[in-house]
Amino acid sequence: MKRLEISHPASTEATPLAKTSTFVSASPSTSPNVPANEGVYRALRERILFGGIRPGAAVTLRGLAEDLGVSPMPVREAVRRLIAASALDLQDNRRVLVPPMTREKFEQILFARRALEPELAVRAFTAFSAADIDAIEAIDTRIDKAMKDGDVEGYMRANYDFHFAIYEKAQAPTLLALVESIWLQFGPFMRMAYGRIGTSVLEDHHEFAIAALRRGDTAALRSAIDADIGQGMAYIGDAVLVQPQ
Amino acid sequence: MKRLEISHPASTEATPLAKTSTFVSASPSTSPNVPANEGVYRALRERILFGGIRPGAAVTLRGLAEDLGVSPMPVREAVRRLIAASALDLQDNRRVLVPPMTREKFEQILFARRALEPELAVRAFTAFSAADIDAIEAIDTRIDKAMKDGDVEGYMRANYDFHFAIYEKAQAPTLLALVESIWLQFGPFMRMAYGRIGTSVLEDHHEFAIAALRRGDTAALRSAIDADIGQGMAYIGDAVLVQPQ
DNA sequence: GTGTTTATATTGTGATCACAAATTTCTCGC
DNA sequence: GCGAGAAATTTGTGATCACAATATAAACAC
Repeated sequence: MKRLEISHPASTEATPLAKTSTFVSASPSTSPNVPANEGVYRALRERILFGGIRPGAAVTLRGLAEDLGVSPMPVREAVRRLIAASALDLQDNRRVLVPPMTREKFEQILFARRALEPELAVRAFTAFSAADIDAIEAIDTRIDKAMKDGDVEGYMRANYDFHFAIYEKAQAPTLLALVESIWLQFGPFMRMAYGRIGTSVLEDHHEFAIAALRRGDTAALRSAIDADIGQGMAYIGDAVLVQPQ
Repeated sequence: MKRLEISHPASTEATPLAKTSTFVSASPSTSPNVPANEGVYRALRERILFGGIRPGAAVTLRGLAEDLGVSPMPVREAVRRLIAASALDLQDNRRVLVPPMTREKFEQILFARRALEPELAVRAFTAFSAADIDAIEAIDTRIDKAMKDGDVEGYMRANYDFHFAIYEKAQAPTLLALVESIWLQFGPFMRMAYGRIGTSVLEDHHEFAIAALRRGDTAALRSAIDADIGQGMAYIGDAVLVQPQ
């Protein structure tokens, strides 16, 4: 019956998810023609990206299968994909869990993000119409609202949407896949950083990015995204890497 | 009986593999304790990286299973992993194949390599002992020998070993995983570039890199790796992207 | 109580069967 | 000969069973 097990020392505090969670529990099938493993993959991916699975939490195939209302088979394939993307980790014990964050891993993620994401934003630049920029700004409004309402999951979703709405415009699926893999690796730790983000937002780099888009200033766009990454990751680092570990 | 099928227009020329190939066909089990899917993964990964599977070639689960002497089950998991790494592509037809190279993908790979690999080399820098550098130089000798002997597969293996012997010293598994995913995507196309590489080696950037390692010149190491990537990818680009496609 | 050993339950892995979709092959009409 | 259509084959996907390894629970000794 028990399917989530806490083994990570830093995640013992109560962080109830069922309260306001919008994660689908039954029938991950979005379309009739999409295979079950794909539906499971998307559901699992959402949980990882938006705080549905806590770091250190063990994931079992049968548990997830029962939880999602499918047989263990498609779960196996979905979990395999996420393991390959370093979103999940298969230990020697054969246990599957969300890998903990380390100082080294954190630093590598930060470097990779700064190496790839500003470039994606700049590449997307010419593809933006005025309406596209309005849509981006609407997403940014969602972020502010979620932050004001204390909606952690809503904040994470909107923040993801903001970045990837820009990146997807770059029409660079190969680079985008790398970035998505990276997001899956720090996604579970964003929740921990939310508290600090809400309290002190010194500079809204998202607005700087939107302004740069409107102005047509690629250099400013690049540095706005870079600064946003630096700030966001700093929050995560402060929240997660408090102990030398 | 037929398990390899050519559908890529640029790969219709005969490139026999069975002649001098060292790919294991039976019993991919390296150790008794390693799961079968892991053995299949490594075998398949080797084939992709070192020219064992031609671009556009369709891969079938049952065919590979028979080929490797295992049941289709572990093949499914191994193929899933490679699909997740963008090394293989699962089409809408449910066909699994080595995705073709496009001009856009090629350019993204080049950018990602230059963004990540020189950094890995620099990070590895301090970890090198004199003996380590000698080992790197020995690998470079293997490259020269393979090139002189016309040993395509040997060249590819040695070239891979050269780069990753350096990168692994960086102790940055998160970045290394990204780079490995990238290599899996252009690996199948290296074979096509071999001919040009053999004919005109203007500058040996590997030797520059080794010299930089000995000298302790990080900037020179970074630019040597960067130049090697640029040169190697240029060969691949010239060989693969001849037609506008 | 506490540490150690035994027994039970749970887990990932692999094999086999069934099925629908797609491909290939064969057949027939012209 | 040569396409068009039907039959047969092959494909990935999913479900179910079996098994060894691990982890959890229980029992026991002291």
